[in-house]
Amino acid sequence: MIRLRKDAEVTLFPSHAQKPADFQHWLGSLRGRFEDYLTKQGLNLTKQRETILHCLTEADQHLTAEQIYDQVKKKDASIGRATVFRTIKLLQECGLVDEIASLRGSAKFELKADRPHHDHMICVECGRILEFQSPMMEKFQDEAIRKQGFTALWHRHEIFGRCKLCQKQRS
Amino acid sequence: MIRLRKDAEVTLFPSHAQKPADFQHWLGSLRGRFEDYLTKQGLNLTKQRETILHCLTEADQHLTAEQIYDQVKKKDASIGRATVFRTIKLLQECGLVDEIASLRGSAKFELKADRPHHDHMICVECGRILEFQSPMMEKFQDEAIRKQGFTALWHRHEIFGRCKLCQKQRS
DNA sequence: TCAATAATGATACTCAATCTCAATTTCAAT
DNA sequence: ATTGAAATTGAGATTGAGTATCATTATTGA
Ligand SMILES: [Mn+2]
Ligand SMILES: [Mn+2]
Ligand SMILES: [Zn+2]
Ligand SMILES: [Zn+2]
Repeated sequence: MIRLRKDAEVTLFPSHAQKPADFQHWLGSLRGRFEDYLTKQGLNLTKQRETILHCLTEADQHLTAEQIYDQVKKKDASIGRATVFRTIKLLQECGLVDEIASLRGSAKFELKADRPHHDHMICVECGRILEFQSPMMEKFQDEAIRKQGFTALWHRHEIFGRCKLCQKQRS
Repeated sequence: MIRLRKDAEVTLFPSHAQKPADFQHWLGSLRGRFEDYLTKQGLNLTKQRETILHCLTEADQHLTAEQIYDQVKKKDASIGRATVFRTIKLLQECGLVDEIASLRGSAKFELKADRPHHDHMICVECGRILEFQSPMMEKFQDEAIRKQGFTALWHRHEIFGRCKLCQKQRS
């Protein structure tokens, strides 16, 4: 028998925007983690890769690769699209970036870094992405995985619908 | 306080294959539901649309649009690809078909019809899709939705990893 | 230094899905 | 049955995100 308090279960994340107080130190530690991963793979932390990571740390929302590319170009116009895609993939591999499926079209990305795991509600009207977290949901998910004898690598739980604001505008 | 039995929580679906005993009657009822929806939209149930629905009822697994198209061509080689895509979309709109994201490449579809809602584990090795259901997971999901003031239209919960069989082959 | 390897950017390409459009079919009202 | 409007179709063009290619440049470590 599992007992649980209903109200302690679900956490909403206020926003994606709040940055660590010591931004420079944070950025440095992320750069270090990226470099460690790259070194382990026999790769180098180039200035292009640094720039792309830097842009992601400055983002205050989930961005498409194209949006990331736009930001990157502001810092260094010579960086190519292919490098942005390649670097996003590397950042995903080393666990610094997560992918969120958008409704259609291009995928969106967010800096995972040290943020706790969470899932997403996606407004089909305005594209706004809301974040939530429910440890109990994860618990039952683990139970399903265990029962199935599956080995989970990652998961996506995305709820599509209309956000509070878009509902108001409708009524 | 919510109380629940741990073992009663997660249901695995044995397979996608079991068909209703009275297949013809079932097919007829689905055709009726499709026709009702189409009529309501001022559209017609054409022989092409019927053929595509028929192929979906015969499928015993999740299929890509291209795979559905291949099946359709066996029944009527004159049917075009565009019509298959268009019809799948109509079937989704009227709730008879669900889309499952595959790892990469094309989406997969399954006949929803009267099957209970369930989510999916997707093997990144062999592409096998396993189905599971957890009412409690849905309950906490609803709680998150309520707290956020969101109106959910649909959701996708997909777990990527390695299935039991592919793990064996590895070891 | 210098050969081996990694990385880059431009661009060509892939592939699923959608769009266009002329031709055909269906519908409903006569 | 006739007929004009609307729906439907299939072929092929187009889109668009993401990837592959490749010649050039940068980095590495012996
Ligand atoms: Mn997020
Ligand atoms: Mn399924
Ligand atoms: Zn919204
Ligand atoms: Zn497998």
